[in-house]
Amino acid sequence: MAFTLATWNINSVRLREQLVCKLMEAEAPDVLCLQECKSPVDKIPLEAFKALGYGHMVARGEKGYNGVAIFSKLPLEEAGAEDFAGLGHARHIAARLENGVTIHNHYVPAGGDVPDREVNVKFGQKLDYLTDLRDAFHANAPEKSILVGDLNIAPREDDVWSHKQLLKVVSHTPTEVEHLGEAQDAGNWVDVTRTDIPEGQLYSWWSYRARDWDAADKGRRLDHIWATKDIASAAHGSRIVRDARGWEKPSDHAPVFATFDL
DNA sequence: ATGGTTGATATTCAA
Repeated sequence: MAFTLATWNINSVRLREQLVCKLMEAEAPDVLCLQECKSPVDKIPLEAFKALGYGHMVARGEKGYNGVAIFSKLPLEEAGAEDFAGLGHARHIAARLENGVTIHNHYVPAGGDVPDREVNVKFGQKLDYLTDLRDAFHANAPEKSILVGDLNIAPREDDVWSHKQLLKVVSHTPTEVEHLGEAQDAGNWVDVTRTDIPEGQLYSWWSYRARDWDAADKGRRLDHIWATKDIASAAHGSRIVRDARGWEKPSDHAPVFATFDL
């Protein structure tokens, strides 16, 4: 059984309902994981997605902030939602497909502006989220699992437009990269996107503040697809649908795709 | 060094 999975920070699922539909129609992933839905679960616009064949949903939401959802053409059952770092935010939801694969959808805290937990509580919360993830993987080794989401960290030098200029910018600091790496190692996770596309600059986010995001191309790869080692070799066809960043009233993130032959 | 934009909600905060 092969299935295609996508992850997209949608930055308001209610405002961008039509863009979600456009991606569902144009690219037709079997499973679509969204972050920053910014909506209570009961206000997520389901009907249009159902009409396009996405009859299954699991989600966590809150009013105005955060929020994660998984829409699927394939049957899935909820497999838990955890409150990493104890923030009381809707930042994680898990679902299990009928083939036994578990999908974890994360929205890691952005971390504020100053990369110092002594003066910026949000940065500390981001590091704590990743430490909690690491400890959870040490306590309970994941198997047959996929982890996706807006991890708000671009780990590699070629995941940002300028490694040197971003070393002190939240999302690319050595401290964050180290924390992310520890979580990745603790769960035996493979970076599917970079295994598929090992060379070259690769971005999934471009700031709204650029005059011309496409021409400036000052992007970062904040959105990730990981898989545990036991299924990682089944992954192929990774890609980032950059076009979506140029759609009318876009999210500042582009969706990331991978296909699994399982 | 600074400011730039967007969304939800409220006239500010978070990203």
